[in-house]
Amino acid sequence: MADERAGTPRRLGELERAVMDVLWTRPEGCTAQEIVERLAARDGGSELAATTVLTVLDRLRRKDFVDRERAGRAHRYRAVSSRDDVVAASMLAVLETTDDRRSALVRFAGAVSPEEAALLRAALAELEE
Amino acid sequence: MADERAGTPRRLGELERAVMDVLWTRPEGCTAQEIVERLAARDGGSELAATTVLTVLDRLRRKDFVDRERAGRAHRYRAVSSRDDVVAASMLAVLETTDDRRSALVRFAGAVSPEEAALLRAALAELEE
DNA sequence: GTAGAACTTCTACGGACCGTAGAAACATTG
DNA sequence: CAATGTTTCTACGGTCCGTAGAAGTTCTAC
Repeated sequence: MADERAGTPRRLGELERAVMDVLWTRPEGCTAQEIVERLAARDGGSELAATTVLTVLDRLRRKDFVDRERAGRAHRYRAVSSRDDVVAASMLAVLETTDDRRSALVRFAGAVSPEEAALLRAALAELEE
Repeated sequence: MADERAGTPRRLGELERAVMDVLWTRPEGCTAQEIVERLAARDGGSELAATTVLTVLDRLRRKDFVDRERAGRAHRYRAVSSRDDVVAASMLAVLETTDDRRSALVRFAGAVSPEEAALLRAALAELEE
């Protein structure tokens, strides 16, 4: 399949993901306005309406990808988890859609690039200590 | 528009996945009618309309998860890829959503169970030969 | 402390995807 | 050819997402 909608980690749409990408590069968090600007920079100048970004931020909050705190009259929005955590959790969720994890992992190991295989080996080796 | 899955492996809904689960347990393939029966067995007797299953099969064909061939007046439907391949491809697709694969893989390695870690090590070791 | 600006919440629309299935078309088999 | 099993067409309602206006809230500057 491609991911599991039932139950587990919510999926991100395209704009939601773009917003997360901004937040993931600023651990201090940032305001909605800053996100608008960064997104505009990213895709060539045209700005989204601020309310659009706020709607998305609100949805991301409901999905527990984002939280926030007051900062002046605005809020400072922060990613709850790092991108790595989200990616790893998502990979794990996919893995758990099969009951034969062994086969799936074998395929996965065979499917990653040699560089990635090396990275995985290193990561697994470190765990072993 | 809401669909970054453009490009990436198509997703499966809940019924779509249930149908694939049936097909994945029968490599010979099976007819729509057999799927109806198996699904009914699975969730306690109530049968879906045959057309429902056929609609789903058609969508799965469009998504290249399924193909078929004539068999009498019906068709025999088969999964194009094994579940393992689909799961592995999906995990890979998730991995590719980040540009820092190293970190993501480190997290992933740390997130899988010890047994799974061992399986992964073994699989990677075999590749090395 | 009040007006105006900045920010947020509410509400909403349209499109995509999915579960669901009737109606109509089609293929087999007798 | 006719009856029956199978498939395609069409469609509806629900959910999710991108998008954003309108209305409400909260600061800041006077």
